[in-house]
Amino acid sequence: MVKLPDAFVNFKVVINNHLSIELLSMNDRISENTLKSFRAFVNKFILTDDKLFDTLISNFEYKKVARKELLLEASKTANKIFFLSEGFVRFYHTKNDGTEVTSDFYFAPGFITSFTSFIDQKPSIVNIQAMVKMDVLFIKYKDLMALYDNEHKVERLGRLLAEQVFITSEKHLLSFLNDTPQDRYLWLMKEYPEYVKNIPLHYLASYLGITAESLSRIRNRSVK
Amino acid sequence: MVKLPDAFVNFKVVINNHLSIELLSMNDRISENTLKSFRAFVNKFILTDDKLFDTLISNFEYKKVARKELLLEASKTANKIFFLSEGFVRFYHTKNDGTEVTSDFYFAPGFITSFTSFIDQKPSIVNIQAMVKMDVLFIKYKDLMALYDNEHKVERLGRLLAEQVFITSEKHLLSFLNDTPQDRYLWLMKEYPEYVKNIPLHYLASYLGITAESLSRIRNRSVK
DNA sequence: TAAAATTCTTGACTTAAGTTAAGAAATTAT
DNA sequence: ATAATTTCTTAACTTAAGTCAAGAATTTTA
Repeated sequence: MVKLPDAFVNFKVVINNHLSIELLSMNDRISENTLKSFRAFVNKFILTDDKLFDTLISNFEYKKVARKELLLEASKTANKIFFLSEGFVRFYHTKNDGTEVTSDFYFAPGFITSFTSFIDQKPSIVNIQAMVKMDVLFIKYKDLMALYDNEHKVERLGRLLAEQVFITSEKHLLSFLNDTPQDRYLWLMKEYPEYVKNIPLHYLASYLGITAESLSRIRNRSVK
Repeated sequence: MVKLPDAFVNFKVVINNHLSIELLSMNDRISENTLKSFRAFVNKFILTDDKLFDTLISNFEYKKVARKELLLEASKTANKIFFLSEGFVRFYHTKNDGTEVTSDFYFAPGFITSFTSFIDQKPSIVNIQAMVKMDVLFIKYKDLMALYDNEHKVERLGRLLAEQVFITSEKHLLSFLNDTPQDRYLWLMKEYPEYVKNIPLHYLASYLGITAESLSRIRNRSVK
């Protein structure tokens, strides 16, 4: 196994010199798959020619993340947006009474951060935790703002991503207004069976807004 | 009282010919206050010179809306974004079991539509109902898309608004994960006392995710 | 202003989820 | 491989909210 640095700081330069993605992946610093996944994801929202894609990717850095590692810690301001090409993350925070609440899961591929913290550049309520070992790309706040200023298409990407993040949030919200905890669990099972299997029940429970004991009972009720 | 047409279709032309806001308001077609409120609101997000503001406003139309009138009907695709300079609206939909759920309230000033319908141009789940008589401005989907293409700053406005709408939605969502219905009611009372007074209890109840009977009891518990 | 419609409250009872506690099962770390 | 930790289940009991129903209060409308 090749030992890798936490972040490959020369990444920007390499891309700007138009060395190929293939060369980068040969260096084993960032996988070809990660870059392909990134480009494919971005291209779902905006059309990028090679020049724009180079400009975009050259603002990203690369990082290896261990299972359970925090991508963002509560009380710190989110100054990065991460791109997940694989794996998934958990959002959680601590309530006044000390109990921990899992508020969200985000699955690859996608851009993730605490948008509420990132957008207004104020301390985050939530922690973001890697649920599995993963490689991520990330861009810093000030670099993204500069891209927004200089590249209309990247601003569009930002708009489209914000819109989609909103739609996801609204769906989650509506599940609380429309469905019982039991309904929400059954829906989750049907929609994301692979994940439900791999997520500890007490995380799922608090995501559904109930206790682990209640979810355990719901699960047993459903079996019969 | 002056009789007004439902929508003043010549509005675009007047603005494009650089006739003044004052003239418009003298015609009693759209109030000076509405336009001022619109410009002030937009300027919280982007800096508009007169040229850009004219371009922007010339794409909007004006409409008088009666209390209880629907700005958007469920099953139809939202093809407009409205600007509310006054008043507030209610979002509601009907569940499979026939019960009506109030999912949201939006208060002026602000841009409102069913973003989930508008963004992906698919049929809306929700109805949007005016809670009071009001004047609104609105822009059509295709006109906004054209503005996004031609005016980077308007695209930025779109991004910033989508971001803020997301933040609002996330707050609402977190209130379900963090707080009891009673907590949520007390918070609402503290934050928006004026509105709580004017919104029928059964609307508030379903917004909080509980029945009207439960909210009535919560309210009486709180008094003691 | 009187009738109609809507909004709000209260009571009796049911139900689903919370709480506390204990221990079993499974996974992770040494 | 074993100990430590985490995850999951079950039981007994409590509590908050749901349901159904009836009627009072308020607002709207004709």
